[in-house]
Amino acid sequence: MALPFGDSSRHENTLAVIHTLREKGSVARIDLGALNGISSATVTSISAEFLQQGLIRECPPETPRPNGRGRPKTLIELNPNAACVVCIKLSINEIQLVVGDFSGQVRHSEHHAVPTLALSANDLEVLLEEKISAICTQQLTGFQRLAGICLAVQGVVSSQSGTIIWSPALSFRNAPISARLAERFHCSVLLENDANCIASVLAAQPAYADCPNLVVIMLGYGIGMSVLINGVPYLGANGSAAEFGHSKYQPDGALCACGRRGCIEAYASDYALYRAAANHLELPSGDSAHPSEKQMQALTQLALQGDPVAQEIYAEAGRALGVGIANVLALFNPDLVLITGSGVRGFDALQAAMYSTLDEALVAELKGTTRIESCAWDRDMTCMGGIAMTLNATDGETLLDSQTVREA
Amino acid sequence: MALPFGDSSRHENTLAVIHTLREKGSVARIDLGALNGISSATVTSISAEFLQQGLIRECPPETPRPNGRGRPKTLIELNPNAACVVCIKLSINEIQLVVGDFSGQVRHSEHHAVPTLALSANDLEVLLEEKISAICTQQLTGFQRLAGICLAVQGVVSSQSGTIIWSPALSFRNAPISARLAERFHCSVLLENDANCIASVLAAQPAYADCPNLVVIMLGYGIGMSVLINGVPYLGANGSAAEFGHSKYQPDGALCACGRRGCIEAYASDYALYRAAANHLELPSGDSAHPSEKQMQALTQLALQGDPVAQEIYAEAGRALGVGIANVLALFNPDLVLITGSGVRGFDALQAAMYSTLDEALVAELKGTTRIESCAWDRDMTCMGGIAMTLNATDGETLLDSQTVREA
DNA sequence: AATATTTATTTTAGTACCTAAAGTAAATAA
DNA sequence: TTATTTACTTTAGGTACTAAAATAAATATT
Repeated sequence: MALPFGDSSRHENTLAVIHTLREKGSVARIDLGALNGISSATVTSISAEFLQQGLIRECPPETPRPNGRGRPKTLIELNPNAACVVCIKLSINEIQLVVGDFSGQVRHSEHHAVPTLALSANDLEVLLEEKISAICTQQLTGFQRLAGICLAVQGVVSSQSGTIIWSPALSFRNAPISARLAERFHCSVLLENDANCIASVLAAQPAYADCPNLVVIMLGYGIGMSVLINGVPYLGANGSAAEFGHSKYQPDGALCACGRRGCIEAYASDYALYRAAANHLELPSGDSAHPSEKQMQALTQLALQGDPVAQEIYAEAGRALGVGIANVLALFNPDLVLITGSGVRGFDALQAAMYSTLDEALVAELKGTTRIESCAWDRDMTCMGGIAMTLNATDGETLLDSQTVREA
Repeated sequence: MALPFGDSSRHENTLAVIHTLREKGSVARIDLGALNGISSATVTSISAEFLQQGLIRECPPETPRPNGRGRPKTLIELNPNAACVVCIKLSINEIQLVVGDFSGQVRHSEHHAVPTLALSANDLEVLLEEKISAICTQQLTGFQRLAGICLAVQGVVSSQSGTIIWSPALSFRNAPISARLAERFHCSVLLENDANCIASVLAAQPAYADCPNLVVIMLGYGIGMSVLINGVPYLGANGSAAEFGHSKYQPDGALCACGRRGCIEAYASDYALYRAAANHLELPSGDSAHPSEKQMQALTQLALQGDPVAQEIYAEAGRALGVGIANVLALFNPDLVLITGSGVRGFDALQAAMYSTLDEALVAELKGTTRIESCAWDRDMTCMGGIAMTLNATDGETLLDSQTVREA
């Protein structure tokens, strides 16, 4: 008469304790109880199990002792080596591989130049298997298990089916990639949109803790967006929600990389800005369809130094963004819009036009209710987010796994 | 050593059983178990409690018996008189009051012509209290309790704070209405946007059961929208999400009732259609700022009969809607977009332009992934939705109440 | 008509897991 | 050395679940 998995309240409490430990670092049992609304007796029981499974460890007592009387707290923390995840970021002509430990810390990071647009679907699979294999033998010794692999891809992906539907980095479509990797490496494989990864990292920052509904706009070669509703990325019916870059600014306007006209991306992305400037200004040479960071910085400099043509190009980008953000506010009414991505380098040059357009386009009721901020860009953010998401998604498995391992 | 409310799993199961009964009508215990993933032993225990509290009743055995051997099922159903809710729909110059029973059926409905725009906030409160009081004494005898009151308002409301922020039916703003009514009638008061009510009804229909992400667009004097994410209305940071009607079609375009230019509403709402037609066509006379149903029907007829001016007016409305829906698809990527409201009378006249604009504006990936349908309009739908939402919201209280009543 | 079979519901017995309270541990303050 | 304070663990009691057994109520078979 044993019930196979109880009524899940233990399972929930167990996961809650792990999440709290990952978020806070090291916490005493009594505080874990208070933070999660359970009694410290229950925390004792849960943490005893974890200790036996090697998922957590007790911290050595602090010296000097914290002031105050009474028995000092025994802090417990996740055992970073209990599990690890590998996150692969796939972008145009580059892949990045990052290893994160069970506590969420980055342990290893490497970049590889890869002609992604020249790869076939099979090439990509072989390449990823190869790179992940190398990481496994070189970097993953000392970890109890590989909890999961995360693929963070720019473009449209279906997390559910594990299929890359379309990516600007790839010349093929509809590649079911997760299943093959999962089989090869015997672990969960998460396929995520890169903007969702970044949004998850940002949402976890204390400064934005009170913003459950958060929109992150990523400026760069393309324009991406992620919407977090109650802290979780919103994926539409097909996992391709939030195609902000291809919402309309001007019907029949500038040509977009997607083949249609008037998309916001056709005004505010790197390639759009550079295209608009190329005929009028002298800029560093290079591939004008894929402007380099150096080329973009030069263009931004011109605008900030007062060049009227460059200024107008950024102003138009700002207006396009303003209209797009006004639509987002009207539809989502989030607590906070964060603008980030490599394109924030030009934020100062476009923000005046963006804010005034926004102000014009907004209903009075919506004015001032949403914080709109830019946010410094860090190329490692994507993988940090991927690691956090993958750990969260796989904690259940890690738990189950440790239980069966101990039983055997 | 009693724990005050258990670990909520009983509470959850209890609510699940009530919801299933409300949805399905009458169900046997064994099926209630299967539908909710609990054992029939648990259903026995829960239903015994309900019977004692008078919340459900056993149906008389069916005659003739359903074929098949074995002990016949004893169906149980909600006791419709266990509770009731009153839903008030507030629209321009009219209020509707509807009484629904515990099973969700409408028991009574009445309409009153009221000069809503002439009311002060206090007038409105007095009026509502009066009307509800009358309903209570005339219609609510025989019910064990009044579970709640629902106010379904066109416009922007804050459900959380119970405040009407803005409504086209009212000439005042920011009226905290829920608290006063709750105090007066000693029950929960839900304040809801009318589009959310309608979306809830539609989402509950079996035809749309497989569409957890659903967008409902309401055409009428104004244009409203409701977004259901995983079946629940999405409210942004301030509860004023989904201002679809005021997202932009043409920057610097036609003047909108909100005072700005180029909103979709300024092209596709009743007043916009009528305004565009008034100078060119002969139409029934009346208040041209608030065209009547008769006036609108005449205009629609002209377009459908091939009048070129009327056709072009509807085509432009279709294009505006098409652009707006394209944006909604790009941002939300829902499973289904339903177009309803009194304005669907003109759907046939605008749909060709709408679909072709949509097709032009959409990324290839999004084409054909979302069903877009129109849906016949019924003026009672709003209140039916309000009743359903209010019952769902108050089941917990009803439960608690019945427990304490029995204990006493 | 009696018995077997089938299906639904209820009862019983056993388990998981929670909490409050009591007990123990480990520190500081008096 | 003793009292006090705070943290953690153990104990005892309780809720609520499930599987299995028992019971109930029908039809099918002999």
